[in-house]
Amino acid sequence: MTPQADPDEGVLFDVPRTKAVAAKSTPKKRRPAEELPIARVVVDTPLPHLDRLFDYQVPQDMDAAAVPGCRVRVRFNGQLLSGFLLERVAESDFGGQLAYLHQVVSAEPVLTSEISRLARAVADRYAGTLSDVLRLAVPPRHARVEKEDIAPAEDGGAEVRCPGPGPWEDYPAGPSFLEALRAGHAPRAVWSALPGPDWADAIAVAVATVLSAGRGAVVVVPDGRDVDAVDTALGARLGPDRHVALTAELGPAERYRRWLSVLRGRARAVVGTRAAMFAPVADLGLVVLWDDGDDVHADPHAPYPHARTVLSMRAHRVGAAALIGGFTRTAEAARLVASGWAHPLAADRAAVRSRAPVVRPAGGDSELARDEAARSARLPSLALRVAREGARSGPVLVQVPRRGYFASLACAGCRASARCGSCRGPLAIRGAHAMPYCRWCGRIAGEWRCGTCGHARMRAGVVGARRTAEELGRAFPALAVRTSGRDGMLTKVGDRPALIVATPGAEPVAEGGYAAALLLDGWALVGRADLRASEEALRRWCNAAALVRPASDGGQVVVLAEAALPVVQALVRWDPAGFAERELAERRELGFPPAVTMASVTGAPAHVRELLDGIELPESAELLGPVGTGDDAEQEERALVRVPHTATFALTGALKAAVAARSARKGDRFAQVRVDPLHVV
DNA sequence: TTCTGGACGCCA
DNA sequence: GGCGTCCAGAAG
Repeated sequence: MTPQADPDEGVLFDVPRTKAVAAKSTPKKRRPAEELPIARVVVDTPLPHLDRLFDYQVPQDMDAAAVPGCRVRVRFNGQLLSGFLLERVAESDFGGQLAYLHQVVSAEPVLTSEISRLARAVADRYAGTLSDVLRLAVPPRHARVEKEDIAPAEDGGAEVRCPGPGPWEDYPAGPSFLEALRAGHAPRAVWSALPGPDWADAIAVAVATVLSAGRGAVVVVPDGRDVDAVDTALGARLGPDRHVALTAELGPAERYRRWLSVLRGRARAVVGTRAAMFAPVADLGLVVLWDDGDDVHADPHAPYPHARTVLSMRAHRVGAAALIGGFTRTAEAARLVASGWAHPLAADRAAVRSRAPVVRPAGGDSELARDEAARSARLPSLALRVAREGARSGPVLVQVPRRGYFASLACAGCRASARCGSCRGPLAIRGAHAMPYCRWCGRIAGEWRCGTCGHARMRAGVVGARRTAEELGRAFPALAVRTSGRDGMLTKVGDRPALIVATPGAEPVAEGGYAAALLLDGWALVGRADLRASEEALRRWCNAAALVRPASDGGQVVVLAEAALPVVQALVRWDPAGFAERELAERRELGFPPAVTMASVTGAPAHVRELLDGIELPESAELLGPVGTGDDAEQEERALVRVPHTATFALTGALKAAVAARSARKGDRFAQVRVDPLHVV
């Protein structure tokens, strides 16, 4: 204890620091609580080497409020920091002088022991810190809301009745999955949802079944529109007051209000976006993850936990059931099936055929090039025909891969991508009459000539929704054209003929289903330099195609991509599970995730090397790189480490130790570690 | 982030 | 020997 100690800490000192302080402070003698006087606190600091519990004394006057899980403020190295009190104990094994808690912020036990242990496990799994995970798991406090009483349920909290199988009747294993839920078991399934709008109700039925067995449920979906869909379905199956929807857009007060209603046991079911994976549902019986291939399920903040991983860890730890579903299947989900962790839950072929639209590939580049008439709209004749037919009976969806008014440019002669004359960066065009410019150095490309073939003309490559809408407006002058993208999203459209141009994930639902869908620029989606390019293309295509009427009602889909590609075949046959197995097999051969656990170390070359030197890698680890990431401006390098799954925690432990050793010294920017990086190429 | 203590270097 | 600077390590 220094002679400058704070009066909070009960130390008497004879020389006041300043007159002002002397006048204000009447240092009161504090006494520790009689029972369990030691509080073990996780302090909110981003420093990895401080990722452990610190002991404080509980002063007598905070004894009642200082309950496990409550928020506290503590003096830590001279600063006042927030933290959570994890437990009260009789003695500390710390040798030095303990400080007192500075304040118990409130007695609300916001960090339950289940969530605190889960957060610890997640931090370890991702080589991150507990306090980083807790920042995601526990929402910021809203004092006024916390003081409100929770209204009792309208129906007095009556039991939830066990529903019938509903949409699960279409799946041979569906009823037995529900029966296992009803019996309080913990079945785990990877679910291939039938195309169409029933998926949300299927989730609601599973949740209602678990609630009827007296346990709770957590449902995580990619975005607010999906939250609304499931929320509506849950309302229909559970009645009022049994569930809440948690999304980031609610605003802090309402968000905290709903979250508290979960913590306090008023709501037993939660649907939300990724942060809802930590919702403090008591006696959890089921976790559900919808469309697990969507990138938004990976949290963008350190340590970047992924909802699939967190929810499966959570289900495993508490003996809850798990339902991981979507219109497609990720390689990761395929691995959960292959390893025996989960069972596949799919409809038979006949049911798939009766629900899916007819899907036909149109050409790819060769047909596109020949199809002189359609070139202006970048549409081969099959696509034009299908769109015209479809537009006679209802809305037609047009999916374009990138957002905004934007096009990449390629040589009109040889299709090589158009490059900047001074820095070789990719050229793009933005705005209707703008000049092509370089996406790296920003120079306007005036006199351009192809570096490969000498051709002088460029053609537009992948373009965004608005430009496509303009082109289509010309091709279909009689039709209303609407767009839906991140900026200005449509939730649903009616059944009148119209062209709906949307980017992936922003496709509105059509009343009665779309008559047809065109999936544009497929060649560009599939050609991306990314390990998951094909899987991601199929996911986007299937998510759009699932909004189209069944074949029996005339639903048609045209995908502009090379018919021979396996990913296109998987769409045509509607066989995402088969495709996922194939992907997984391929990744096994390549030694890429999810067949192995991978971690990346990214940063300035010297930093990357320094960190790598400090890691005591497990024997089975393999180091790849470091190599430049292609971001020449940043001079950035990346190394990858891969290990078999059995060595995952050995790897993350070693990474954490190395990062902690560094952080003890350097406050400076340092190499960034990421476990399960989303894109490894 | 902030603080402290120990190591080391420079000068008298 | 004494003083000042720098850096590693700790943080209850």
